[in-house]
Amino acid sequence: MTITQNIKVAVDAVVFGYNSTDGLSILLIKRKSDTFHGTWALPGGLVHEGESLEQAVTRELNEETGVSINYLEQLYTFGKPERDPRNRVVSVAYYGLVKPDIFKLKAATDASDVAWFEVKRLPTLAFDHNEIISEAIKRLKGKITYEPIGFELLDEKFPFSELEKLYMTVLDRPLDRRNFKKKIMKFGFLEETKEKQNLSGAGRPGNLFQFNQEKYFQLKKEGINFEI
Amino acid sequence: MTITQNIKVAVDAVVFGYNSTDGLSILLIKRKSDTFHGTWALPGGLVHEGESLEQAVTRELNEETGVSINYLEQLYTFGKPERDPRNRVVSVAYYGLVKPDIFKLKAATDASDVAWFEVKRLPTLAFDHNEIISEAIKRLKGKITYEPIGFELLDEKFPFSELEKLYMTVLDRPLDRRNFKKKIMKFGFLEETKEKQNLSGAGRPGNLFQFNQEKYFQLKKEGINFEI
DNA sequence: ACAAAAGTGTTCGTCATACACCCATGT
DNA sequence: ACATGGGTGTATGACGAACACTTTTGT
Repeated sequence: MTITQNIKVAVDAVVFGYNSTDGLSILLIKRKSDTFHGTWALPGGLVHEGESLEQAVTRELNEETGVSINYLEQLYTFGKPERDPRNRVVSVAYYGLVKPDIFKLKAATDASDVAWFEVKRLPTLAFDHNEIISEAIKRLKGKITYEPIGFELLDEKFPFSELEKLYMTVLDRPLDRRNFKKKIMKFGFLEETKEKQNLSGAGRPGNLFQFNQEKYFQLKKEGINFEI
Repeated sequence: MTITQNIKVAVDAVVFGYNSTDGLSILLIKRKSDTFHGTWALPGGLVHEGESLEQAVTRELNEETGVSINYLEQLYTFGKPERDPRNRVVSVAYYGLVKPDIFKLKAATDASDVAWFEVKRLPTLAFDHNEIISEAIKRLKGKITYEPIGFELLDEKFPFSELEKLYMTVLDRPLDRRNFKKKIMKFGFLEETKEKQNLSGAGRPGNLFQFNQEKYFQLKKEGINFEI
């Protein structure tokens, strides 16, 4: 008995961007095809025959949003039979992080069909995309506490308070400034530069810090264990 | 432009069993079809049109091994274009845990096409199944340290030393008996029964313990955080 | 009596937590 | 001068790590 299976394979991407004024945001597109026409949805689409899943995600992101991703990781595969009303589609979801300069596309491209939405103010999305996003947020929260991926959402160099605010935003709880700094600096992969933040409004400008990835890999090999 | 995609969707299962003499083992089947004929492989197969991914896994496990699973969780989706030499197959891998009484099928069914292999002594498998297994082991190691899923590999009631040995086997490092017990008991979801282990050879028989799942859920809701 | 496994408490060091004042800059 | 955010140290408590002897059973 040969089973003729007719299931489509798609990928979807939950792309996170961050800045300290808008908090954590997600990249969405407005659908043009019949099903869920005009509804906001995650960027994504069917996988092509010859490409890997990762290639499919980056291609779709490029085609649909023009955004190039910085950190990408597989999230979960969603496969309920009825998740797509047209026909059976199994979707492999990924989540990704982009740096602030890419996130700034916020107002740039004509925002009629691609836009960033703050995590706190998401619209109702097509398919099961709201569910996918809530899984992605859960995963990001977890991951950020035991792998230093927070840096992937910040500029090369950033004032320490940015990192702190990022963690508080993502984890959605207050963190003591001094204890947080002590903990992070103790690991040894965050370097203090001699540059200062160029002043934005009031307050004392902070020193800029940068993440040393090589040092982190080295420390990780030696058996560091990062945890917030 | 319509894309006519012809990718198959399969599921594969890494089923773990445990006992203190053989350690951690995985359930494998010997392939009967042409490709990789006679090679050991993970149980699994194509997803049917109307069923969910989880249903597909449990169905395949039932058909191919007769084993009914106790704890099941999605692991990762493997989708490299060349991972199946025949045609493109994207496989959603799951991992599962079974209780010792099911694990005992070891010698039971005529072991010519279904068998348990100790994790330390795995053969070379079909497709990318060795890779899938090594991901599963990595995941199990991680998961067992922050969720009490170890109990899913033990009988309802077990002597404390079994739990201890299980953790040492999975984590592949020694654990101090007293510290481990203190830590586990402090959580409050492990109950000491008044029964004693029925003697197996020499040594003082230990008391039997049982995991109280309801209590665990309750504690989890209150914000416990389990960690070894 | 001996071998094998179970049971049990204390000490020490490290790390998490809580907490408040001064400094540099813009307005 | 004042408002805003940056920078920093100490004291206390909790928890993880290290560690050895006694008890119960089978042989």
